[in-house]
Amino acid sequence: MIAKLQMQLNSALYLRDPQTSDLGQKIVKESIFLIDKIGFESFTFKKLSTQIGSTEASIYRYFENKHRLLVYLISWYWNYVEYRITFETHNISDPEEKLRIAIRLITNQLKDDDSFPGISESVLQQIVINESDKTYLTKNVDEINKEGVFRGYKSLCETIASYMIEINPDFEFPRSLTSTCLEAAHQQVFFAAHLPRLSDIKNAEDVHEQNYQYLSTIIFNSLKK
Amino acid sequence: MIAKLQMQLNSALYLRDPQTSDLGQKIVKESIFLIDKIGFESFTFKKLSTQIGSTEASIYRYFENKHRLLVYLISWYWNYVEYRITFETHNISDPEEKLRIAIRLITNQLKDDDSFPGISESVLQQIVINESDKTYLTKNVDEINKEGVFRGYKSLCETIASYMIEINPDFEFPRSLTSTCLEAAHQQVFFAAHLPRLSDIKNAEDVHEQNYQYLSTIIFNSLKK
DNA sequence: TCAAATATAATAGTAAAACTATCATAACGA
DNA sequence: TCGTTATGATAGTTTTACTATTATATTTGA
Repeated sequence: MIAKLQMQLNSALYLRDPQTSDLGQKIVKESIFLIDKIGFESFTFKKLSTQIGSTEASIYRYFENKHRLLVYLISWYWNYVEYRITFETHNISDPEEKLRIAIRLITNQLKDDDSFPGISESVLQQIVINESDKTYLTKNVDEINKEGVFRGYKSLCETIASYMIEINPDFEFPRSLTSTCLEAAHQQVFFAAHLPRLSDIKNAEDVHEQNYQYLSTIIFNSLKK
Repeated sequence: MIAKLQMQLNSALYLRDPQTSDLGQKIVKESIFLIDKIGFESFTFKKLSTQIGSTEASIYRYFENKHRLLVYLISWYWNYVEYRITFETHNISDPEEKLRIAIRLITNQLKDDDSFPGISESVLQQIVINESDKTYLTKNVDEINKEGVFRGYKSLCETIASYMIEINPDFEFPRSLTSTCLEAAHQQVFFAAHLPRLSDIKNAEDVHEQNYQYLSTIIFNSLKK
């Protein structure tokens, strides 16, 4: 890697930008591991502070509460996915090919690399699978939505939906189909692992490849004229 | 209504069957209103007990904790939907028609009737929209799944998937498509209301009709041979 | 019908969660 | 070096999520 990358995130996502300090980066890095390990419900700032040798009060200076921290992490993830889609579809004009690349990227198993030091992409992806819906399934969704914390997810949805519209301008549900598939992309992995009767994806085989096949099938069939 | 109906639910869903006592029925009835009003996160047995003029300890005799109560309510809902599908598809042999009826029923706005006294179906449906995913998005999902608490949802999924298989035996993803659509059925209503850029469904118009059109489109297109 | 079983209520108590506040000190930047 | 800012240390509050005990009311069944 020649350039170190940094994600540009909406400032409504934090009280203090965690990317600008040592403690902030530690909070983000270790929260990913801790949430993955014990689950979001059991996760507390107290436990996190012990983990990183700091204090609760210090963490509260970065994030209003643990829910906001989760929203930050999930938002980081969707930003990352969109960044990769933009990168991989660069110079490609065929909308079908762009859509295939996007489906590949939203179903792909992430591997850790060092382009974003301090973030374990693979563990973060696990958090997306297990916890991401909790970012918006909350009583104050309208309030935090006004602040723009879901902008990254919406933008990704818009991008993918635009490929669908290019393929078939008459298709009536590009955004719905995109959000349904973005959700299904992690839902099906969850079901395969925990509630296998809700899915045809077999945990024993290559989950991500099957997921790609599944989503491609329903997307391209739905888009047929 | 000639007969009073009672839902037959898995006994793993409760410590003591709430349908067998006055207090139990009050717990179920009032919890629906309270969860809808303040959201599951803010909901506590303390608040519920105040509401119904009882005590925390008494409620704990019916449900291990508030999560189990939520699982009970959501399970009741899916059982109800499957009961209605079974009823409405009775004597119909055409799988396409059965599937259409099922899609209609999972996207339909429920109205309160008195066939199940003490349950407000319409408010319960709101809870499904806002909270149902929290039943399984929990660290102990495998543990509670072993007890069979998700049997109702799986059974519904199986039923609808079987219609798909009848229509096209070669379709590879009947269960996945069903679970994706069952989830999308409430997800899209949520998005229309709170995150409209993630959906093509317009909150100003008939949300349920649009949802039916959307799901029909992707399901029947996916099933085409 | 009376005794026994069972359900509910009343009360109390605990550990942890989810914060908020204050003050001292360390580091950093102009 | 002086002032600002970040962090740490400490303490305190309210609420949540329980558990335990005892008293009283109600049901049931012998």
